[in-house]
Amino acid sequence: MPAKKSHLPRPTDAELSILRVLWDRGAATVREVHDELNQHKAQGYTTVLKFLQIMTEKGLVLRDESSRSHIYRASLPSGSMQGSMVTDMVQKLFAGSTRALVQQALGSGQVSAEEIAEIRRTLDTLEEKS
Amino acid sequence: MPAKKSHLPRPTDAELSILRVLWDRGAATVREVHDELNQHKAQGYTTVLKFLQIMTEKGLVLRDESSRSHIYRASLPSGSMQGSMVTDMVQKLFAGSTRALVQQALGSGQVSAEEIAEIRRTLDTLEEKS
DNA sequence: AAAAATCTACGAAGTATTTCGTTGATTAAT
DNA sequence: ATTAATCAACGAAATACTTCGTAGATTTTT
Repeated sequence: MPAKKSHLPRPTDAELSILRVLWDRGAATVREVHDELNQHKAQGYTTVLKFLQIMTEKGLVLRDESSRSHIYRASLPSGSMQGSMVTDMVQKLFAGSTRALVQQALGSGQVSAEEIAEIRRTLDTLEEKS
Repeated sequence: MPAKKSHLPRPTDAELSILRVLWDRGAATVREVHDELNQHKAQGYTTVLKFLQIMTEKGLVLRDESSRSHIYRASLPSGSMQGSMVTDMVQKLFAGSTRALVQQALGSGQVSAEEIAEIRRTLDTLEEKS
């Protein structure tokens, strides 16, 4: 059955670790994803395969079956997924306030002086747009 | 058995909706949480009760059993939970870059001119600290 | 050509999540 | 003093998540 495209579910942590590999490489076989993940955490080959099959059903990844080793890629670019997950967190944890999330992030993470400057430039651009 | 305090699990979405009520009110009975949640979404009384019991076991909430209607409150203030969940997302979705999350949030959410000014002041403070 | 390796599909097990009904006890209303 | 309402505890069902083993087909190596 074809995957539903209307509304992608939020990926679980395990699914996210697979998506990270796909975003990194653009596309990959089960073997490649498995090898990459196993550099950090032991995980069976068929476990990764099963995840990719489920993620295909959910619409989180797309599968090219033209060769024997199927080739997978993320159905959304990383930026889109980041956007929807950040928006989700803003709604559920920050009562809809993007500002509250931003300030929480700035207060609890490491941000270099250089990065602060970058953020300022982003704010400049944002203000010009209004 | 007493709740383990060492490492709180990340709350699920359903648990988060209950925590929001507790953070809002400071403390509440099952009845109060239930009534509040049902303004937006139908949910049985015992469903909420069960969640609160599970959340007590997980250490996400604390229970005062001194009166017949037990009184619950969040074990962490909202800011602490926001901090740990934001940090978690930064690690899992932004490769550890707080800056990347902040810029993604600024780009995909609504931020008023007034809020932009507030964020700038936060950046000022952050710079002074180094 | 036989053996070994690789691959997908399938099933299943164990755990976690979400939901609610029933039970038995306590308190409030009639 | 019955009856009704309220409460916590328990159990259970339905779904989702995570993991991996086995089977059968195909490809590669010997």
